[in-house]
Amino acid sequence: MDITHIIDTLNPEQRMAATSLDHNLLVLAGAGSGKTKTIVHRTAYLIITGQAHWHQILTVTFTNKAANELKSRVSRLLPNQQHAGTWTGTFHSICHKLLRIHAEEIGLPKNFQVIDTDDQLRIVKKIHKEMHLDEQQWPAKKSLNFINQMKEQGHRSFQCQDQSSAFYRTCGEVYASYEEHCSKNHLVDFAELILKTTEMLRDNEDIRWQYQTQFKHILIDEFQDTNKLQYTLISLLKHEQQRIVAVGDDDQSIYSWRGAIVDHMFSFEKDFSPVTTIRLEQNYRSTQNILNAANHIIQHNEKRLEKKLWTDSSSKEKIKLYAAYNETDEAQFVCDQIHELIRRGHTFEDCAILYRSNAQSRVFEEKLSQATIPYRVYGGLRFFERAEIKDIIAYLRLMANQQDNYAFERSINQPPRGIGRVTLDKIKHQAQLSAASFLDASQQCNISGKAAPALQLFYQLITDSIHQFGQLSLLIEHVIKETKMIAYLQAQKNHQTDAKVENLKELVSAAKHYDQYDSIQEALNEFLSHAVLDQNPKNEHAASQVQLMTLHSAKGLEFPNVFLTGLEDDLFPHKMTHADHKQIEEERRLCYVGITRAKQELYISYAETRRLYGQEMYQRPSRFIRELPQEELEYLRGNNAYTPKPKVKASYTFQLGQTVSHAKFGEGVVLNYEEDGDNSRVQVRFLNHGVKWLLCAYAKLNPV
DNA sequence: TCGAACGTTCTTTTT
DNA sequence: GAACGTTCGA
Repeated sequence: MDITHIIDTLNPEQRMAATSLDHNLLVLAGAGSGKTKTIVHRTAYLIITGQAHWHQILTVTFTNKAANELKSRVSRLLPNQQHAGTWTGTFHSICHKLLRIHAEEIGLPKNFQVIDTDDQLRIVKKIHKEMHLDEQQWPAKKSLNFINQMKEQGHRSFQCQDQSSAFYRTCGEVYASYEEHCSKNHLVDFAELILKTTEMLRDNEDIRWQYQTQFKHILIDEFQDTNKLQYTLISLLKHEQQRIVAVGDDDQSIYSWRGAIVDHMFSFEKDFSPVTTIRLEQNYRSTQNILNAANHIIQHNEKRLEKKLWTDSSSKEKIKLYAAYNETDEAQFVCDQIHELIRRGHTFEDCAILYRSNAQSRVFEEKLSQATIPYRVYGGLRFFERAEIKDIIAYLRLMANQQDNYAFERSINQPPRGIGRVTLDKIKHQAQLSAASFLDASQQCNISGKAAPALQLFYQLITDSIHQFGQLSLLIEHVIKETKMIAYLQAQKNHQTDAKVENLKELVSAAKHYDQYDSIQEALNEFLSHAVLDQNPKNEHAASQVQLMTLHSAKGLEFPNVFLTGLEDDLFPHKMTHADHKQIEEERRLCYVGITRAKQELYISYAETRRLYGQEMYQRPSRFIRELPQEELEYLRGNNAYTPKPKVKASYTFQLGQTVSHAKFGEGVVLNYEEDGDNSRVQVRFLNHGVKWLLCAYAKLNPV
């Protein structure tokens, strides 16, 4: 058996992580240190040496993208191996799989449906209404956050009811009611997938034993991102005969806001002892300049497991820093640079535009279209989150699970078919009386007028069509046709109409991946779960496109050329994080993640003014810019043609974006300048006195 | 019953 | 700016 190709390409530390079977392993893997490669090669090593079969290796990742990447790289490494039955996926998808297998044993309806955050919020809103809570004073989001946080810590509602404060008491009540709603409607939310699985393993010795012994090897990617519940889950699967490898990087911990606990990297050594710790510090991704910048910036954080990345590769291009006049100018700059990169032989997909928040993508999209640069936006409103898609999905959900009153409510009159509030109230009332689902109740009560035939057609559509079609895509086409959804969308004549109709077509073609299932019921369940758990449709057309995404979704990816945009105070670091030192550190790690995505060239930009949420903002450059090593930077402002406004005249020696101090107003940043002889004015944003125009002749500004 | 028109609010990140 | 909720008129 030849395993040289599996271990020879690894450095000593990677090799140890890939082949060591003595203890559990904690792998501290810096950015670009070959973390994925190590996991892939360990998997291949285990298989090829006969240490484990496919189904005996559990690999947990944080995104579906990462899971798919792992799967395809393993099969590339082991081209002749059948790898059916692998357990590679996100915590959520693995738990979903386990729950589907064991649903009946733990009293979960077999056809349970997974719901997303949006569906969750609808349920909570309804509960708030029932409880007569004032949405103004007590937003549903607040309760929802509470519920999800409790679940992520493993708490059920009965564990948070006898709290002293009114706030907790009410939250506990909402939580309890929420649990009831979910179980009545056979719905399971994201956190619930993991909580239920954890409880199942905790309470069922047989099942626990089965998986403890089945999973001889457990690999956990992005370990710094595990929350308490996920950590508990892994602990429950722990068994002496098995080896667990936790791979992570504390410097890339960017999800504490959703309950991730970095300290799990410390407790792992105790809880899973004996543990061997391996550090991967050699970076294979970036040039020296980029790495210097990354190391430099992350050192501003106090709390970290010291780790220093180094590289063999030499320094190349300096990091380009562009001070844009506004967000349009910034986007224009990015487009121009992309054209330049293309001219130098790069492809579009070599380029990534990263930003802090999704709202920033719009301007880039506009400019990229104008510049006829193909692009793809990740994140934002995902495919399966779009309203028209969710509308159709609601019909399918109701077909799969007739208990789902939320799906009923969404689909019953969307598109409108003349069934309004009065009818709906009747149905709800009847449902209450006979303890039936809305769908059943709709058949029990007396409906008159034009609502009656419409309701009958709706009922038939839901109950009959599933038996008429053998293939899921045909079923969905049928639903789209019967509901006249396309005509409805076209009647609205939005600028989005065409896109929405396209999306419906894409929905059908996404469903084709499930056409081979023997039973349509099963295909439907799988499809619906997939739609929620992996919001991207399986159809990926692989055209060469510039990639647009948030910094968060860029984690784990790499690109030859990276544009790190919008480095302005309040935007990045985000204003919500200013008050809290810990959160600023997390923003800094986010910045670190962004920088380390770049292999060859890194462009950093900020805008002096920015229109965001319909408002003009004047922010100073992000503190992260000041934290960069100045010797690695090349300032593009001043000798380029992007700035529509005149530059600050040399005699006053101020540059836009420069920090200056004023005798009365203190420190500020130069935002703008107007040349007008003796009346030349300079616009400065002061730290404590807002934005002011000052006459240069009198202002006596000093550079800082 | 439905959609147009208006006012309001909230702006982060993802499974 | 957009998404949401509310109100009002057809």
